[in-house]
Amino acid sequence: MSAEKSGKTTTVEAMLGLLSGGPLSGYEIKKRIGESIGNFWSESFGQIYPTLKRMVAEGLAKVEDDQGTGGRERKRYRLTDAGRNRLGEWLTLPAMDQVPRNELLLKLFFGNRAERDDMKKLVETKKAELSADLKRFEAIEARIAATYAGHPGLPYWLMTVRYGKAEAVGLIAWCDDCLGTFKEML
Amino acid sequence: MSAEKSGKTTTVEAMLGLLSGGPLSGYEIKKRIGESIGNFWSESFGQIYPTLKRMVAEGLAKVEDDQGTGGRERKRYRLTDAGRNRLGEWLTLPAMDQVPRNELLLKLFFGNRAERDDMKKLVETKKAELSADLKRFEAIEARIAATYAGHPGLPYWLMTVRYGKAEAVGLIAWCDDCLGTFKEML
DNA sequence: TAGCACATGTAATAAGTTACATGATTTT
DNA sequence: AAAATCATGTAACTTATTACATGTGCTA
Repeated sequence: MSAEKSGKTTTVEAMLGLLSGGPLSGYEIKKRIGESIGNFWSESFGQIYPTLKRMVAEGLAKVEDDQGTGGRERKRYRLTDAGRNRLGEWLTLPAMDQVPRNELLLKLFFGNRAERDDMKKLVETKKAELSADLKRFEAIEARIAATYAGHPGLPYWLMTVRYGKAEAVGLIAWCDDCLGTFKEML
Repeated sequence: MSAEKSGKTTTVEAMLGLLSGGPLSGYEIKKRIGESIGNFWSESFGQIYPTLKRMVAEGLAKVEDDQGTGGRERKRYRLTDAGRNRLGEWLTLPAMDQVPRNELLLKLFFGNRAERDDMKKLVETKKAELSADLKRFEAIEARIAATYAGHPGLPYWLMTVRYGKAEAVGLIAWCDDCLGTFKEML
């Protein structure tokens, strides 16, 4: 009924999702992101605090004043029913992915303007990063599978981790393919 | 020598790369992007025209006044030596990739707040998109391999296309894995 | 003559990061 | 006593998209 001026700010939805597990403060949201969705999502304090304020104004969350570990200031935000509904609606909407800018591919596309070995190094560096990522994802997978056995969220959390794994595996193969091409370019 | 206030604006570098193949107008740059790096890079007119102006101010390019197909206005920009050098330097610098926001994974991460079938549909849609992408990339690969046989840029252009293919293949496998998980979740 | 492709640019808006400003509490 | 962590928030800046404003020339 209220005039919605909302654009397509997924920041709200990300925070809605995080708050759906129980009330959190802005500071906790930031930390929680790093521990959970940090591999494919990020928010800065400059976004979090104003967004929290907006969410309260729109009736999606309410503040729960609360003292932290000591007498420290701490405002916890709890989802309202409106907030929970909004999350539910958003979840069923198709996910849109924008064309992400890929700087490595941009450089590679202009590769013939540079030294072959410099371009090769770019790919080698990428491969090393991907290998490290893969290892990290495998560790996360094993850890959460053990820690959250039986939890209804686990299958979904595993899917997100395995996405990272699948992407890394695919791109490591691509790196090897490129490295083969560089060998032929001698 | 001049005071460089430049941040990390890869927009300039993308345009430097495009101009390295010969002078282009702003309009042509936009079109060219769609025909070449459009699958992993994009620029809007709102970026292109002001950036072109900045590049001239920084001595990276110069204007070549020119009438277009008819008496239409058209300014073509040609790289200067400084521009070519700047491109060369940038190409050897390591590519940094930011954590891209992945809306599909964000939804999936909160999947247990929604209906299993809605989440399944999200993955099915993604798989369909990836399959279409894969087909498209294969067509591009075949086309450029035939069209630019022997061209020194070809190995690099193929690398960028094959990146898309490798990613799609990896993620299609991931989709199938997810679909298997959904079956088990019944 | 209407519509589309060509062509350039600006203004408004959106979305986000980084740096700044402030202060309490806990740990070393 | 210093440093790290907890905690909230704002201001300045950056980057990019979309809509607007304007006009030419070709084609159906």
